[in-house]
Amino acid sequence: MRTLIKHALAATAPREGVTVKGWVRTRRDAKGFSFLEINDGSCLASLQAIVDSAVTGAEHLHDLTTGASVSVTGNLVASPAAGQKWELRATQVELIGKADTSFPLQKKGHTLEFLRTIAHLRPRSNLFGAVFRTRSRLAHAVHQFFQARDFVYVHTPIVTASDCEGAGEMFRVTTLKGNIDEKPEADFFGRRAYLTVSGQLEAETFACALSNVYTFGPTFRAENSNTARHAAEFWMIEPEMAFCDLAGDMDLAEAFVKAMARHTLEHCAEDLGLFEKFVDKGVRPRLEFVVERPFQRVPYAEAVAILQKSGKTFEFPVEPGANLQSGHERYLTEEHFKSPVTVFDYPRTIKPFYMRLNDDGQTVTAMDVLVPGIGEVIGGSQREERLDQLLENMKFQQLKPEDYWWYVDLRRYGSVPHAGFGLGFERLLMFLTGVGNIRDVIPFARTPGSADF
RNA sequence: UCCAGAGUAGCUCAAUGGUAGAGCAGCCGGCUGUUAACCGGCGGGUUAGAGGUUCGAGCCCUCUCUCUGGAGCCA
Repeated sequence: MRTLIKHALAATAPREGVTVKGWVRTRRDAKGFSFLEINDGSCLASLQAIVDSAVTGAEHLHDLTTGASVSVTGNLVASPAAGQKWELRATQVELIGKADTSFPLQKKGHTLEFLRTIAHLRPRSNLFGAVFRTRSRLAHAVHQFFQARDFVYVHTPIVTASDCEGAGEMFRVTTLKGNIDEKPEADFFGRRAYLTVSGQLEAETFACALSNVYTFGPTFRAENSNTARHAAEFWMIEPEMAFCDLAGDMDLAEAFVKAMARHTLEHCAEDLGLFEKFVDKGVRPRLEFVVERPFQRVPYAEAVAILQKSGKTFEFPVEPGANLQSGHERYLTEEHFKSPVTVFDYPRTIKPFYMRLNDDGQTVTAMDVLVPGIGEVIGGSQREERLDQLLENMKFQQLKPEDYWWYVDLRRYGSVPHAGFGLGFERLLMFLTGVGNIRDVIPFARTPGSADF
């Protein structure tokens, strides 16, 4: 029976006949015996095994180099030396798979750039093991958060023919050869099809039936964005609530971010310690701060006024009516408020058609949650539930209602106020771990010009 | 896509226009209940690619590629 190292290290008493399997992190030879550090990814820490040169299988010690896979059976005993509580006194060692001397992961620090070039091996490093354990736990926490609130998980389609909000370039999906625009009606789906950029419109239809729903799945943007926080393929979380207004939407967004921060503090403590030590010294205080303090909420117009009065010169000047630049967003959250900030009621002209028009006729019920270090992490809105106004909005944005006939239908049959938001899972992970590049919180990053692995 | 920077040994980096080097890793040996172990020795290079200037280019110029940071777009 194999014991995960995580469980072996959590022992409360010595134990005999324990078998662990994993990968050698390092071997240190002493007179007549060797120290083997074994890691199986079940936790950050490795288990130190003491392998006497007389032990069965010790003749293979020479090949038990960094990266090799191994099975060690022995007795778990209290370690006489500092550095670890428990160690495994081996009675049997088995070399499972040798690692060539070209094994690129060394015992010493590597740059993130280099590790990206060996994305197939980087999960074996301390940092990436921690990142992907944390990613898994937070994915689970996302479901727990919504399920505990009676939200229904909806699998919205990945292939779609509707271009939601025109927000971003889409990847074309086709089985046609040659000129794919010549006869789109001859294509697999009988029309042009794309990879989804958002499940929101479909999620709205389910919210208008099951009340509270959420999606959590892959999303694709063919934008030529080359930044530390953009990927062509990423995972997005999109809750949608019927009978809900913008205030309720902001409440949910805030509760969600707080819950994820709390979950990280409580359930990813060991890995968080690594992030704190090697990635971002401020990450734990920041999470504690986020959990404890209410988010600031400020209307767009007021945010602009704050920026204008800041006395700061930004790379791009503050322009009322225009989108906030990332420099502006960072000032608000990092310097002015020093906390997450929800900016709401944006000018109609810079937001998509489905957002509900406010009574002033100038702004819409949009909201963005800005967090220190990342900028925008959530974008959401109350949706336009009034049929006439929705049609007017579409006209305003030069969209054809017939292309969205089913979406418009929701406003014909039992329309209700509803609201929701979208949140990039990787951006959330960046915020929670302090990791500064989106390519380092997703197993195999897809970015312009790069789809290795 | 725009702006800036970078590309030299497996990795991290040095090298005034004049013989390409170090640390780490690897290999060999030594020592030691070790902890990114330590000590000694050895091997390791089309200086991203192409072209140009020069007696001579890792270094200067041009183009291409890749990466990084910032911006736009956004999540």
